[in-house]
Amino acid sequence: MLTIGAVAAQTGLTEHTLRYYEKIGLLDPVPRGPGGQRRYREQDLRWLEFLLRLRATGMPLRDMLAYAEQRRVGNTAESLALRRKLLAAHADKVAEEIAVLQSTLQLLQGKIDIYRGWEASLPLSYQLDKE
Amino acid sequence: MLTIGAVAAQTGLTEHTLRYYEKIGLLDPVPRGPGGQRRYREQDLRWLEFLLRLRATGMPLRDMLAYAEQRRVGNTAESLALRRKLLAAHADKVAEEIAVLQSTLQLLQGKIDIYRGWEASLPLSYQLDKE
DNA sequence: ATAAAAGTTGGAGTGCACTCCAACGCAAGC
DNA sequence: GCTTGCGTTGGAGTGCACTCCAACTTTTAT
Repeated sequence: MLTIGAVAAQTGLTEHTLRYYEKIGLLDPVPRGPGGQRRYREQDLRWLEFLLRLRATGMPLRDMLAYAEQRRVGNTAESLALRRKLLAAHADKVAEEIAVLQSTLQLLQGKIDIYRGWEASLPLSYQLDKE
Repeated sequence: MLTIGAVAAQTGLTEHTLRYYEKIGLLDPVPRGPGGQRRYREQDLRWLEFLLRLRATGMPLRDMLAYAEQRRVGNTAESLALRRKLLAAHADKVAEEIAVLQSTLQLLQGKIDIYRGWEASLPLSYQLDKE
């Protein structure tokens, strides 16, 4: 049973953000101890860590919210199919994004090498073509 | 010599954004035709396309601006070294981001397969563990 | 018992990257 | 030569995802 501070430390989120995620419905209401303070369970932490991976791969909160809402619906055939589709759509976007990053990484490495060349041979001869 | 509309169509940016990029200094002031309308040159387009690849890989405008400002400085040894470092730092981030995306893509594919399994065998048996 | 640290709420504020608006000026096609 | 639409400016507004504030309560450490 973790306090909000402990969860913040473990996940790298701020306490503000944890409360915010709960407020908007990304997290189910976290159980409270005496005095009304949040006590996070293992399962809350696991769910949060999954959300963070969605976030790290660029999924907007809006989409995470749609997934969270389906989780609350329960395991009906429709809900399971919908959740699978949400994840599959995101997986496609991630794959596409990987391709974009890889091609640009190559471009960058090419440019970096050109800079290295310019810096090695004196740059005087290149005043004209400033790419 | 392209009009702002033509450049917008080619790059996918809006005309608003093109003016905005010029206003903040990402683009050098674009030459104007009679009447003050922008006429983009080939070099403006090439620079813009490079910026778009930086943007597509998550570089903030602030950093693109730093690079653009160094380009204006000219090809001094210091400026070339600085620009190379800016690109190298970004390349590192991109490589890191690719790693994150790839590991999460695997996770997603695993989860998608689990959903497929649930949907195939009737989901009744899984009411307890709603991951 | 008390002081310091950690937690609570609703609501306002922030930074980024656009995005749109009003009011107007030029340009290309018929 | 007139209309239709493309272009101009400064400045205000938007959506996202936090982030902070004020005023307060609860918990923990000494």
